[in-house]
Amino acid sequence: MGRSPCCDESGLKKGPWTPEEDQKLIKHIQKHGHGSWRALPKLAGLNRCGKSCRLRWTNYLRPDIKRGKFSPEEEQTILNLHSILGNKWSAIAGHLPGRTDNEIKNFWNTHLKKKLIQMGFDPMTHRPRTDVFSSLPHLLALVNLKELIDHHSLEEQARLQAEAINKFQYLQYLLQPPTPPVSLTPTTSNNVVTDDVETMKLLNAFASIKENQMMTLSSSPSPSQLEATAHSLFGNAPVSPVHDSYPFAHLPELQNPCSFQTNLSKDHDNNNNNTMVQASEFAIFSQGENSPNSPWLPSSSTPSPPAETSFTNTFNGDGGAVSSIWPDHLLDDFNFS
DNA sequence: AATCCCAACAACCGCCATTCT
DNA sequence: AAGAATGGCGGTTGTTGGGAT
Repeated sequence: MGRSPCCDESGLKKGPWTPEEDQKLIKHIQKHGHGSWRALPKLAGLNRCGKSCRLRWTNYLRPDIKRGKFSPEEEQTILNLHSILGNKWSAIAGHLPGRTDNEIKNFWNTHLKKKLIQMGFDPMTHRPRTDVFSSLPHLLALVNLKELIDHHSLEEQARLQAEAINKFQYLQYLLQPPTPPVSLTPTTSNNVVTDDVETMKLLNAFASIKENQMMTLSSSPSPSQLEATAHSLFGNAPVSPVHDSYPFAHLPELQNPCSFQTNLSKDHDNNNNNTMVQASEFAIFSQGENSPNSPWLPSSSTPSPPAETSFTNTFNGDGGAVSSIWPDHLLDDFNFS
């Protein structure tokens, strides 16, 4: 089953359509319908391939096409549908009478995508950008530093570090929404279910890393060390739930994170008179039919830390945990396990 | 006035699924 | 059943026009 040869035929015109060509196409279709697109150009007296005619008709000449600026309502609809459907332009177009998939795709790429980025949202996940996974190689490097220094030559250290970072980049790739290459099925507990052997190996490695890290950090780092680590991992970005400024935070899909569970716990930091809040037991899950597009939906009970809050983090083998340091006076309203 | 840059969008390309023979 | 034809889809490129320098 080969590719359609229609556009490879030589001598056929390409590029922008002239008004004369448009008129020929319109008149022919009004009179005879389009029938077979392959046969149409000859019948209509056009030196174009059938595919080019079809695209011109469906994207531009069709009488029911609505042109002009997208209304705020249409913009909202596109944002909402994209957060659920992803780049399914034809499916999105099905909900916007008179708009074509091509038009919506162009509008997304030239307007909406930039708008979301400027507002600090990932245009693919529709979540605030935290870059947690992009920080993992750095985290791994920190975790393994002590062991490497203790047991290996400089050359060996470099080789092992590179190998470890490659593994994490692969893990990052595997877990990247919205089109993960492996099936991570939704869970209701803190287990990760996957058929992919390589993924399981990496997740097990993840678990052991967490243990190592806890040992590394058990000597109670100073606030300045903590802050430096947090800054290196997260910059100034808050790890927050659905943000108030998100343009479609009202979506029911984002209000009902069915596969996400969070336990809150806290530890007092006597050195800094702050409290470390840990949100743990969140599960890795895919965007199955009943799941929204974004895999890191928080529980509605997860408090959103103030923007100026600094972060450290821990990960466990069940998917992870995020800790943040809060001033005590902001914690009165929350329940902890 | 000429040139450059960039945003917008029309059109093309390649792949895939479905239908036809 | 198998291969070819066709239509549909999403990603990408090319063209154009307007603003900045």
